[in-house]
Amino acid sequence: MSEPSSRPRRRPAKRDRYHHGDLRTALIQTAIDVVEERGMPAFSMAEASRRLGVAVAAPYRHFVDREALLAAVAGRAAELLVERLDRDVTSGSPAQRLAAATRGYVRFAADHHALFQTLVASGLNKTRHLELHRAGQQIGAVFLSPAFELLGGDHTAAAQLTAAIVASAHGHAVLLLDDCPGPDQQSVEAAAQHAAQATTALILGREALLGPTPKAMTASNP
Amino acid sequence: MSEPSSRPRRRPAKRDRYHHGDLRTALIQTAIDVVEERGMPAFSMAEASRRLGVAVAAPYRHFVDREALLAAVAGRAAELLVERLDRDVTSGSPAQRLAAATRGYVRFAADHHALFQTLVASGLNKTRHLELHRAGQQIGAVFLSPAFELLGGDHTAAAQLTAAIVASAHGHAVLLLDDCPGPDQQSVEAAAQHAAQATTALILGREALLGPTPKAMTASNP
DNA sequence: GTCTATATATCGATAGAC
DNA sequence: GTCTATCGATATATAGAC
Repeated sequence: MSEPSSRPRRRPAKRDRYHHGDLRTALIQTAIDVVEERGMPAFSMAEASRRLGVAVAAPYRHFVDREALLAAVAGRAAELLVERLDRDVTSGSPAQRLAAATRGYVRFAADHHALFQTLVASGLNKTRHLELHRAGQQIGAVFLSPAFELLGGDHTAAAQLTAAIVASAHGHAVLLLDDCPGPDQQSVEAAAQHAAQATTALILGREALLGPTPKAMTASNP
Repeated sequence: MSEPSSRPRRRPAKRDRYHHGDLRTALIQTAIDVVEERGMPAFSMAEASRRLGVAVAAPYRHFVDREALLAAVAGRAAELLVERLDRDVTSGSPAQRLAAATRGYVRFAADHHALFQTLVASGLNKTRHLELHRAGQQIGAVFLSPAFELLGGDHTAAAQLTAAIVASAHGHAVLLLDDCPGPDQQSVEAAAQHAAQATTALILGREALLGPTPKAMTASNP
């Protein structure tokens, strides 16, 4: 606070800045890094800029505000999760595929726990950024397809079973992360296995899921 | 910045400040209010002080830092949740009590969603504040007792079933809150009902939970 | 046990030059 | 498309008076 006026440049050895057009992509990746390291609430535009060596104003050319960048991160997380699930759910009986998807879900949450947190617990989703709503549906679809096959084409029952399985898988994942932010490979595998077993149990006991016991429809489903 | 020296007091009509000894309690309640209104990440010591009309330094007499106060909030949340579950799980068959506990769990999450969030997703738990670890066990105990009874005293099986049910209930609760931060009564009841049905399904299909299929122990359990 | 005052830090976001 | 510079808010936490 009183430098006369000489000394035109501040930063040392930074003559080549960031003038290529990939700042947008780089911002998303850097945001992922920051979120993975310090958690989503601690992410800031300022820190992202700092890490990339750009001015704090630069990101605002690509994202209208902090939330927009986080939404992009969540979108990327959804892509990765769906990829992962699709990879894990290639073959086997419908029940086996549902169990495999459950395992994949829990493993993804553990392997990318901050990304996962951004995807599901951003607190600022679904409404403002509909892209995330669609992402949620895509994830559900991975479970829905085998459930549909398992239940011989009953849309309603498949939707109910899917909802229960996804909720269970999600619960296992969240509790795993909540208990230990950095779970070791062994506890991850144990949790994934438990979640898969719960999925199988839900399939076995699926008749309890049918119908919220409304007035009509007393006894007609097999 | 340049008031001469007269005018000894600033704040109008605040002659009686907060000199009773309940600031600690008041802080916890105010923190709950703030968290309920704006979410846990947005909570700050400064705002709590402001709402209580005390200086920003005052809270630090009672809580070493922000995290300590939030931990107290989480502890209170756990108390409330256990009370709620105990109230909901008084009578009925073991299976009915497990379903009732599940419903209570989801309803509590919806009715006190920010408190619930503080309890389970504070991100800074379990390790630094062991009180919260105990709280988690108390919550599990509400489910464990009927499960134990249901399974005729099999500790291991009861623990496995409890874990699956709690995870499922938790997943239903979290997904409900994530989809709609302010869910209406109807969707809360629907979610609670679905969660209870999932619990029943897990009970029905509980044989799938037994044993992570280790080498030994091939076929001996009923 | 609470206050005043302050040090220190960081953030989001914008204006305007280049 | 990026930079410089900055405004305005808000935060945590401490020191020392009362």
